[in-house]
Amino acid sequence: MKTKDRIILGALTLFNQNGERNITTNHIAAHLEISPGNLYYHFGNKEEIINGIFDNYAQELKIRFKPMAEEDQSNMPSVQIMLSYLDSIFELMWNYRFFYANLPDILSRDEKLKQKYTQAQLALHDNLIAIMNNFRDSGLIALEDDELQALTKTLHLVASCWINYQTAQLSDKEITENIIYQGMLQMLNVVRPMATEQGREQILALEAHYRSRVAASC
Amino acid sequence: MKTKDRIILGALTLFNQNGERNITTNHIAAHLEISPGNLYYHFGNKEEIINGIFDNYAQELKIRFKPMAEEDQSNMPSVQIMLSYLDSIFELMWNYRFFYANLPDILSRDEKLKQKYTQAQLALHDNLIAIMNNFRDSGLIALEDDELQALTKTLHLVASCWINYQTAQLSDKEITENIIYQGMLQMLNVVRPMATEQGREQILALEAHYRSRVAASC
Amino acid sequence: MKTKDRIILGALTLFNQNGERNITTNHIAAHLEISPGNLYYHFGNKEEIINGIFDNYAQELKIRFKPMAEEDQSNMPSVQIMLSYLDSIFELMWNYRFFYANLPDILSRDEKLKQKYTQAQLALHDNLIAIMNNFRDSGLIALEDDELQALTKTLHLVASCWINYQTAQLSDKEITENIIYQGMLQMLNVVRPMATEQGREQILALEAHYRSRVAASC
Amino acid sequence: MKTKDRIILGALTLFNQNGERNITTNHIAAHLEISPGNLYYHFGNKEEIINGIFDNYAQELKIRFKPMAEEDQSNMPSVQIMLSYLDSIFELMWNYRFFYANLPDILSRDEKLKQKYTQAQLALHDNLIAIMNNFRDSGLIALEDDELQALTKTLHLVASCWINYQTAQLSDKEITENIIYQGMLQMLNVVRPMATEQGREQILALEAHYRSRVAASC
DNA sequence: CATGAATGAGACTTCATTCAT
DNA sequence: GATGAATGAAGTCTCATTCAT
Repeated sequence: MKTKDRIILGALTLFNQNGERNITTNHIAAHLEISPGNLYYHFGNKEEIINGIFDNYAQELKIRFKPMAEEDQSNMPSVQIMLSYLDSIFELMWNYRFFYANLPDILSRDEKLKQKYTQAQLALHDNLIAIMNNFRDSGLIALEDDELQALTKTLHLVASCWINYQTAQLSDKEITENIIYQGMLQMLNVVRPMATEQGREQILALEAHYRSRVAASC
Repeated sequence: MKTKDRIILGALTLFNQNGERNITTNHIAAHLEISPGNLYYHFGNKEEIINGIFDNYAQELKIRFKPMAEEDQSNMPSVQIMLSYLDSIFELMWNYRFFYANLPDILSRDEKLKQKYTQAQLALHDNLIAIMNNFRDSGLIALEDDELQALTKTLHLVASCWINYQTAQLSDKEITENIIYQGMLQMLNVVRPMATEQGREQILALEAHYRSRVAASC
Repeated sequence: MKTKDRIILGALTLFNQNGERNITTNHIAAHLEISPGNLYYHFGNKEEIINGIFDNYAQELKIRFKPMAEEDQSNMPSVQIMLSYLDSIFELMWNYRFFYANLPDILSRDEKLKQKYTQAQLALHDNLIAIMNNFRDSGLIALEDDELQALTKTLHLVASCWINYQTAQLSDKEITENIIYQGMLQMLNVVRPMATEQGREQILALEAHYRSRVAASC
Repeated sequence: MKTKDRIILGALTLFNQNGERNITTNHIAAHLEISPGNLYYHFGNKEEIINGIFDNYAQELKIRFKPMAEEDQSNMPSVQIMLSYLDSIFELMWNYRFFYANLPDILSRDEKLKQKYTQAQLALHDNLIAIMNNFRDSGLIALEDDELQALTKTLHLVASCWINYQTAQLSDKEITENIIYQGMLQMLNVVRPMATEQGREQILALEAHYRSRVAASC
């Protein structure tokens, strides 16, 4: 792996573990066993490293939250589709959790990054709307257009904030993958009131699935 | 006003404006036109100032989210009660927004504060549940016990994270009181699917109220 | 007791326990439960407090190391006289140990104090010579004038430095009154080679006395 | 010379001249014309610099106070051997005088250093005993085992404390190499009563040597 | 590409001392 | 005599960043 990529991955690891504020560029270099000078050869400053991490994140976001092509959908039960989206959401949230933990700070320092972030969020929003439309078209949920907009926004917010929200409530030891399954259950709770009869069955199946995973990891 | 209180208020103002990370103890002292020594006469370190701010916040939280006594309730239409709670939520969120913007960072640095925070959240949670129970008893919403728990959690999360969530989406200029009215509308959206017919009417009334305020402030 | 004296005694206690460097004027005031302003009403600065302590010390030094009048001497066996001097030396050293622990520092900061110190030492030196002369005249020790000068100087040095010397060698717990008895034994060791037969007997008696005390305190 | 070593030497110089307490890390950096950041690149804190100085001192102590191998001894008159030890003692004391001037303070702040110091003193003590045994075996001094122990301790104490003791007695101008020759004379005074006839002659020769040096430097 | 010593602004904090009451 | 809030210079240390090799 190239040094530039190693820096991005090493920084991400340390940021997630210790918070961006507590990790200096020297920490990153030491962690990778390279010199600070070398780090600054690849990145002009700390901000650029964060930008590099964000670019990876945006790339993953783009790939994962593309509404499926029709032919693919028909090959897959709706519940599977929802499952894969939920998994994606929380996997990303977990892998880049340092970012959400300091979002206002990080974005306020870097106008360029803020613009990239906003753009990514707009694209994501469109994709989420399309995805929810698919679910409605499949008869899993039933609601008006403006209700669908609102639901999507709530879901996006729950997904974006879940780890932060839980981190604050729990002790350090409890912050594990477990809170991710609980986040998924919470999202299903948000959707359930809008579900059709058919949708409700599938949601209950998913709930059972995640509940067993929570139990298993205890 | 006593210097100690001036420090707490001045620090809160600066933290909200610029982020806690970007405000040094010297900034606070200069802002209040006192010497750094004087600041440290009243607070042993920066952490203690943050603790002082938090104590104010917890105090307000306690007072505002107490379920109303029955006699008070009967004198007030339910919609007014809900209005006052919504106002409280977002006023607090706005007044102490620096805190939520850096929650993981701030709590991870100070175990004592983390415990105070957790305790305050537990008390808040109990009060929120009691308040929602009142709404159910008043026939505004209809749902099972476990659904009520889930709804309360979603509402708490939306309230806690709204400003963060929006801050990230919007440009600096747009972060004004306006986003608060949008947050209230978003919370009403979360509640609406659970509303009874009677409840729905009242929610629509509130929505109209906030929508007019948003329009007015543009 | 007057506040001024309480300050001197309180400062002495804290200095001995923690070292002068680690005790601020605020510590002293807090220890005595008075205000810093009050402390500075009685003493213009920290240096003056140290001067006050020194004056007490010099006063005690003067009283204790006066050669006895002839009539008093004849009423007291020589061994008793030596015992009382040895006790005095180490009691002073112990009570003002902070002072000797930082002698160069303290004196270099305050020319006035340095002069007082030098003067006190000169007076002490004369008294010690006189005392040793008495012992020689009593037939306890036998030596030439220049040897007597050298012996006195060695004894003075051992007494002055003993606590410092031992403090450095031992762990904190071991620094107790015990090291004082050991210091007395060391001084007797210095004198013994010069003792007459009669003197040697008395020295052995004193050694036995201190050795039993060391044993007792273990 | 490497920067790390320059820092150690520069700090030692300044500490000896002004006392460790009065020399800040900024003073050291300014003295060497390097930035404070550079100083902290090489040493994590002021304590580590003091540790570095001590390590140099301990190293010299170890080398200089090794009892001579028999073959070396036979090639050298005893008086020369004693002369070289005395020179070593006072050269070290002089070169590291700041350390002894603040021993209790410095050691109480740094447990690790205290342990290193104690260990060095134990090794030194063993070497001193061996050296004194050699002198006894060479017929320079005559005494019992326990007397030899006591004598060694007195000599160690005189050597350790001499500069402190004299510093306090004299004005700043008088604190020069001169007091070192006086210290050597004082140590000879301590040994003389135990000397054999042969030893006494050699001691007198040494005394004459140092006395002429004292005279010369006035 | 890579090293690692070096920079310097500035963060947090301490503490002897002052002064209005 | 006494209070206690206030001062401000200065000390220790950090860290993003640079640059000669």
